[in-house]
Amino acid sequence: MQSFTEENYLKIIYHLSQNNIGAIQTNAIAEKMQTKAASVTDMIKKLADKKLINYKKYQGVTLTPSGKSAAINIVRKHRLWEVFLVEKLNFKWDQVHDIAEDLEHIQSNELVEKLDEFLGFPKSDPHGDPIPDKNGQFDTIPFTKLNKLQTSEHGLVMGVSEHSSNFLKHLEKLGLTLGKRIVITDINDFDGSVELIVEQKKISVSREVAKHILIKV
Amino acid sequence: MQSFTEENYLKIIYHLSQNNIGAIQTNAIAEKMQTKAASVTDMIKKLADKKLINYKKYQGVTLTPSGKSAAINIVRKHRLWEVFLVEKLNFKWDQVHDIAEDLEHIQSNELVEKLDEFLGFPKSDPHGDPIPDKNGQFDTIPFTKLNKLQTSEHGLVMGVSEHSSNFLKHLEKLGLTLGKRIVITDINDFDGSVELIVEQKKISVSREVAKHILIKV
DNA sequence: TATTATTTTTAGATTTGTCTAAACATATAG
DNA sequence: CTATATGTTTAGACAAATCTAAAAATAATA
Repeated sequence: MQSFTEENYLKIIYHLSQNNIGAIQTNAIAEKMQTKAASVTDMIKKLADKKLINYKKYQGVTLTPSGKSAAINIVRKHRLWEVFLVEKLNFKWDQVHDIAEDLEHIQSNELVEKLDEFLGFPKSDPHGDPIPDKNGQFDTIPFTKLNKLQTSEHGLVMGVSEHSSNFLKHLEKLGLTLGKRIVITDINDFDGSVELIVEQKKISVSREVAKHILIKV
Repeated sequence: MQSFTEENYLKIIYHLSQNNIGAIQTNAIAEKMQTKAASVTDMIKKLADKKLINYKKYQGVTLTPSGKSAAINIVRKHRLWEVFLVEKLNFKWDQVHDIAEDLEHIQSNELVEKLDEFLGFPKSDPHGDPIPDKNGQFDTIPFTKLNKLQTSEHGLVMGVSEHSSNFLKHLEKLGLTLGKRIVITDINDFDGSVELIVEQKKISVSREVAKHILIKV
């Protein structure tokens, strides 16, 4: 069993591995953990001793199979709790991330399995992220980021890759929520902002925002 | 905001204060916390610095108003989560204590209020303990301990004052669960064990067990 | 390739909660 | 009202997770 902090490191290394190929650098972890590189080096050594990550000095880290499976389990719990908070307790999708950050560390396999059952074995969380099953399996549908679409292409909003309350409230205001159908009407050459139509409404989305919106074409 | 450990100390001091009059002794806390008296002294000083307890060397501790209110809030969360686990996730009443020990430390007032609402504002938990409302108010119905009843008295099983899995499984086996009507048929002079009838079945309960069963006469 | 610049690691200190062993205070008994 | 037993506190140490500052390794650049 890992400590609260060890679990957070594993989770962050896992997420970084999803978006980057190769070993994960100390500084990248430090930034996500909001801590200093020296602290990361200390923790990295500890996780390597426990065979949860592969580590060679100055070469960054990768998860071992057992580290990956521990990380996926945390992600599973996080996403199941988010579903609970939104579906059962009526939280908004922009309010659940921080609470789930705490709930994900509750240790009880039986709790997770019963929660999963209670929620009807959901396949994705309120932000469109897939929920691993009890064996850590889940399918990654290869979504396209909104900023990669061309003019006149259309698709469905399937997820977001940024979970901050500010970002999600912004999408809410724009009407860009999960399941919505969109059509690209124009792309601004100068700043990369995207003009599109959602529910008969013409809106504009900055490139920075578009990067975090996942579309099924 | 208190740390995980500080919260556990407050909770234990609160529970001890319910069953004992006057100040709570260092050793009593040490026993419940499964730690050493020296560690308790250290923590006591810290809680006193934060004005959560009143402390005079060698004289034991009492909760201050803010310490008591913090403790009651933890108890509230613990009991609400127990209701959730039993009513919604189908846990047995003997399986929920340890999981609720973790869940009670999740920090979010909004979560607690929404959970309370989701559960329909329950007044008591699966062991018959009263659930404080959001202002810390709750009524303590003065139950009688089973070992204090006389032969031929009857009553209803309303709660238990011991939450270990072993104890609760034992009651389950005897059919002595919440709401059951009982009649005392005999009290053994020698060992204080109690003979009684539940649901037409004649059973015997040791004095030690009887002490932890709360009856409404 | 030699020289910066960047990144990572080490060394040593700090904080939180714990411990053991010894000192001190209070309670109990003769 | 001493002597002993019990309970509590202090002193000093330790492990976990963090930090700053300095050293070492790697990468980038002239």
